Amino acid sequence: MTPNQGLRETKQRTVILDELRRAKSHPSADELYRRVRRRLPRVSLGTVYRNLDMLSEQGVIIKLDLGDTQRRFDGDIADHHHIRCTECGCVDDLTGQPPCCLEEAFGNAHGYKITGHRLELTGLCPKCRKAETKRARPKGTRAKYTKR
Amino acid sequence: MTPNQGLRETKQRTVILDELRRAKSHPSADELYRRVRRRLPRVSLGTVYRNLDMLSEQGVIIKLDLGDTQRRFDGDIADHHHIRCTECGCVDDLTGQPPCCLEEAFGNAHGYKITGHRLELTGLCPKCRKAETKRARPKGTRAKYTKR
DNA sequence: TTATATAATAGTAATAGTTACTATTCGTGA
DNA sequence: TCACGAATAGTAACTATTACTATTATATAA
Repeated sequence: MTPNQGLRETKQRTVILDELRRAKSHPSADELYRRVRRRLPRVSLGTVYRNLDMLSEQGVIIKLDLGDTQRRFDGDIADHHHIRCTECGCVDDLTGQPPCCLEEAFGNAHGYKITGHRLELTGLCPKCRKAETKRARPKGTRAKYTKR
Repeated sequence: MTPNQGLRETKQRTVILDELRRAKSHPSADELYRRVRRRLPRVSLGTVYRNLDMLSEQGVIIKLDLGDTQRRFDGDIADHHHIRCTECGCVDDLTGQPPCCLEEAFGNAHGYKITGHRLELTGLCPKCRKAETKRARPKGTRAKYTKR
């Protein structure tokens, strides 16, 4: 049997991990695929997906399930949270102190054994904030499908 | 022009909203589709999706983007959070007090205009907790792809 | 070093969830 | 009741992801 849980060191895996770690944008698999392809033109998208899966399984990277249609990945596994722009979808790290003891705050909720948490803020990024000129929905017209 | 932002009151929309509100399970579109079909056998899945979109757009319901492959919906729009079982995927409400002022805690993060937040705990639900017998991964073998 | 076993790969096909399209139906205000 | 057009059923298309398969290449042992 091989060491590293049977994980071999391949050029593809090395480059994928390296590109993810140097990316600041919490890239999706496809974005990362395009970056990796600049260094390994014959790499396959499936390889990127498979390695991202394996690496996050090992705890070497983090799979982000933010509200977007496509999943994102983070090479930084230090405990931190994210803020996502609802307009353009970009994601940034939140560097401020994480709200203390989130998990404990809810106690032993409903008999669950709590193993983790995910906190995400949403908002408008600086760029989209400037472009914010439209938007001003009419209120008070929710007669039939009310908020109960 | 019609009131309610041009929204008409159809049997389909009424039943969809009603079934969502009486469901406790934060159903996916497909689960809700099956429930609705018991009352409206000829309803279309597309109709369910379209109405869930429109209703969440109006703020009448909430679209949940939890980490699963499929999106879930919540008929309860009161401010609350969720806990999801990493084993079976079920979702429950967290009834405890929400951690105070999450959004303020991060200040004006990176020039973002904060508009909302999402907090989700993950864990093992009571059922899966009992069935928890396996699982005990080997540690200390992360030589090549380290956590940095 | 060379041989061997098998993990990983490239390329492609398949899947799942969701969205888009279109002719038809039906709710609404006049 | 009428006419307009929003909403629907049914279906096709789309997108992100996963699965499949023959081939390649990495790590261990001879």
